[in-house]
Amino acid sequence: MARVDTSLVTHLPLFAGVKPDDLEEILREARSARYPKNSAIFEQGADAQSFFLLLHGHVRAAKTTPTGEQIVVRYVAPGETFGLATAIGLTHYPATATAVDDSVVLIWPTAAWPRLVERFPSLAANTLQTVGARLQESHTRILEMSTQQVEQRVAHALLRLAKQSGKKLDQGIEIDFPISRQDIAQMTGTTLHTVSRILSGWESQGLVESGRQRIILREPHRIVVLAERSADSGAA
Amino acid sequence: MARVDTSLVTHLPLFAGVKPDDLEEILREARSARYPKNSAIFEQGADAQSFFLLLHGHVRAAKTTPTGEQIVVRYVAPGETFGLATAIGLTHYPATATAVDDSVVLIWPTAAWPRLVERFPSLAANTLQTVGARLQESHTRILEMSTQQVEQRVAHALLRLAKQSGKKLDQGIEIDFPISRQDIAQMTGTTLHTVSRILSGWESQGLVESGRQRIILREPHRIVVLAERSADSGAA
DNA sequence: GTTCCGTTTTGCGCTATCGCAAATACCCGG
DNA sequence: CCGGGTATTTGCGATAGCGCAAAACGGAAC
Repeated sequence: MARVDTSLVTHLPLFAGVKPDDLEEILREARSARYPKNSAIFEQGADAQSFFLLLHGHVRAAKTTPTGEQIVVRYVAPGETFGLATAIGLTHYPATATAVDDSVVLIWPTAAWPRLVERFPSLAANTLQTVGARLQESHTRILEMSTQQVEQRVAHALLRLAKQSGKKLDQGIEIDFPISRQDIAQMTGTTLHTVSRILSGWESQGLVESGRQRIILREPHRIVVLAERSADSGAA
Repeated sequence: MARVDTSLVTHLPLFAGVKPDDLEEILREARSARYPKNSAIFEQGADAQSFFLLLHGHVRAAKTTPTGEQIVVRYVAPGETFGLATAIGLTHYPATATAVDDSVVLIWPTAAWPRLVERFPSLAANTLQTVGARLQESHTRILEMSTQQVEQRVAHALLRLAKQSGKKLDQGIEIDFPISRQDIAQMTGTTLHTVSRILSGWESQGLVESGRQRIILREPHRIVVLAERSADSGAA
């Protein structure tokens, strides 16, 4: 069992209002594990035996239809929880979680949740806030899918990724984990082909620089403009 | 201040695990109010001064874009909470709530929430579950919008409404509150025109019977089939 | 009973985006 | 350094569904 330094996690919103001693007690119930790039953490439909806190790396949560199509529910960044099925009353995972980069997570057994929540009620309150935030994001996404064209949705998606997991470079902001056209398509409700066409267009205008599973926003500000424009032409 | 009979609300999931005496204490902090059909309960962006529990009637929660387009976030049925902005850490309402029928609600001041949660931790846990359930629904909706055609999405939407607020009739299931083509369009990410065409088609096949703000599912089972079919023709 | 207003229906052209297919480019492992 | 496999790009035809417009309809108020 790996030891976890409390100083790494005290400042997370999840543990707001939890006293250091209590935090140590909470962490004692967790173990940590490493998942190499592209490995599965859990599968949609599987028994929810654990819940997770991501320490390093990046995790993709995706939902699959009976016919095999996928959407990306979200990307998990370090410091965020995932696999909270049990907290929201599910016995099985509603999505599949995959490490998109070498990742390190803390793992609590599902059985620990009720006990922890009872002893530390602020855990429930804090989790309620983060789940609420995710709900807002979902609604925003639905709004976008209902009212905007694909190009704007892609712009929004990239800006959100940049905000969440962007690495500042001299030349712009790089999205700090491997992400394919297909992934972006699955975040925005379109096809990889359309995403590819859009990015090609942007690249030729100098808005982005991109390659295999790699995207740098060169002119974030102009992308914001694209994301907000309601609908009109744009070619030079 | 209206008195509220605890027996009306004890069985709600929100109050699971709350003792009768405690429940009375919780209800003492609430007042009740009546909203006539088509009246506003709160507006998107307004200061979140209260949170609500619907006792009778039906409430529509809708989100508006800067450019004025709307989507329906959800319909609230009796027994459900809404306007929980404060619980999820928001200071302003993220959507607009409107009574679509004469409605009666319980209203707590926002300031009561932290106090109640502290005294009755199961409130937070219970709310976490319902918010979690809504998050799942949102994800399902995103999945549908990403992978299904409009006709299937409309079918799903009607089936969900029927399940949540359907009134069983001899001739089928009637959606138990006034709902327009436009509303359905805003639930499914399409236009009222397309919804109208789809319902007309279904009506001529005897699947539904509908009129002004009124829909009866005559053959729910066949609509389920429609909702699930991945993609092919259907005309006789 | 009549009038007025919001809802629904329907026609028709347009286009954003998909779907399929094929060619290229890039990265990793050996 | 080379080969194989995956990711990306791009062309082109097909089409679901939008957008606009106008007509028909249904209810409610007076």
